[in-house]
Amino acid sequence: MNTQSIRLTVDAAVFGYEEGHISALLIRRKYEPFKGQWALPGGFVLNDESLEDAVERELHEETGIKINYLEQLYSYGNLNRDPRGRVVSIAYFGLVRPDTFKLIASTDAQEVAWFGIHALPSLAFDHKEILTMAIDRLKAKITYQPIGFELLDKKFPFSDLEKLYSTVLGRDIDRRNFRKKFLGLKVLDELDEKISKGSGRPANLFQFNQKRYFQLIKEGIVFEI
Amino acid sequence: MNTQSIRLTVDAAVFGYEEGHISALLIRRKYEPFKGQWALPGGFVLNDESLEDAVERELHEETGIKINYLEQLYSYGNLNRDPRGRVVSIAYFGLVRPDTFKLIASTDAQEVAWFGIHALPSLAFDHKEILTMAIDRLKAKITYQPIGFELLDKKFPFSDLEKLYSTVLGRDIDRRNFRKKFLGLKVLDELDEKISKGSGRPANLFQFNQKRYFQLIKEGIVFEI
DNA sequence: TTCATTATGTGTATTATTTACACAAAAATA
DNA sequence: TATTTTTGTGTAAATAATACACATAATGAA
Repeated sequence: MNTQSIRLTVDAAVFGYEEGHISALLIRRKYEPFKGQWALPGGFVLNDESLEDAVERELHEETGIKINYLEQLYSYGNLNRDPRGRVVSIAYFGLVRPDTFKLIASTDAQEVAWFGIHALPSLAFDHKEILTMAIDRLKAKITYQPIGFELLDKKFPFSDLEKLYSTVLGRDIDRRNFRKKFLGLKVLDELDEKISKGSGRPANLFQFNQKRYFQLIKEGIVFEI
Repeated sequence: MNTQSIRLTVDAAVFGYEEGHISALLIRRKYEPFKGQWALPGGFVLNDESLEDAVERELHEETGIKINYLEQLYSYGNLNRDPRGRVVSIAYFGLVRPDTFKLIASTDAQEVAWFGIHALPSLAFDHKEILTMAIDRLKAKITYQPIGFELLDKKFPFSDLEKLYSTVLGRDIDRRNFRKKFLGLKVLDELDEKISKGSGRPANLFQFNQKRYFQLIKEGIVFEI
């Protein structure tokens, strides 16, 4: 019965946000197959590590990043998705603040870089499909879970939050209504700090209050933008 | 590099609906480990079959069922989830009309049965966790995708639909508002047929119009109950 | 046959939510 | 000090969600 010879990998679709652009973290493969092509960070799962550990390890090895938001995305098992044979991949979805890490290509990666999601290179394996699914997940999830804060500084002006949402959702947002709605969720603390970038009126800084968010969830209140 | 010895299984959390009750399809294991215990149908993926094929094959082998709604649920990779060693399982979520199949236990199953989701036996492996996640998926998904029709007869009185929703969601539903809302979605065809079960006014039969549903989705109209 | 019972089918008024929309305030810059 | 830029704020109108009751068409019992 035990002639199974399927190998298992993990791949990570990691997104970052900066100045009105969502980027995906990609590596250029050092080895065959698809040597020299861009791909998602990832690799074979070791026998004695959990799937999450595997993703985090591969991400750190290949890109230098340590991620703090990671969730499972989907598993890909098409028969011919990998020229080396039968390889099933469990893909993860991650978020990170790009400015908090210096990218360092190593092990299987000969290069690492952020690519705007509207300017992606062609990708190895079925990674295009994975990335597309991850982008859909980001768009959908940001409306019903407070994952956007993983992409912003800890303290941020309200306009950053608004710009993030309009970037991810790909449409304009009514500034007044958005603010009203978000503040109505009661998960933001307004700080006694102001920030002034260039011209214009200085903005108040806000901070996501996770404790309060969990409390509201427990009370059955739903987060929805 | 290739000392990987992880094996891959698929498991299926399949639900059926009858007379105000949601049931899950379980098998009693014929072999070790967990011999004699109830578990989700499933088993090892063969080298030359896709993940979906594997689930459908295992389901048919062990229970006699051929499923028509199946989607991936989640992948489970905890180090100690299987006493045989490192086994990662990709779980699927399925829906079926219980009355359209006769259950036939075979291969790894010594018995097959439907269990009401509020009267589940203890389960092998981490199948309790998988089933819990699947129930959550069912509850969530029925509100934003028309999967409920997979559980009803092709032609059904409106009261069946209403009862299904109140069963799955676990709360009362206002009959008039529910009907108004659902008919407003324009995905039901009202037939020129009536059905009379026992006493009471005979009900008109309805039918889900999938073509129309896809058309509305394409137009960007959202299904939401 | 008629009276009681059971389930279906329907509309409106009230409340809550969403949307559309414009100008003053605080700073930088010319 | 006048202009430009960005932040901060309220209200009215439209839409959606909720609460709620009685007539209709059948069965079954008296």
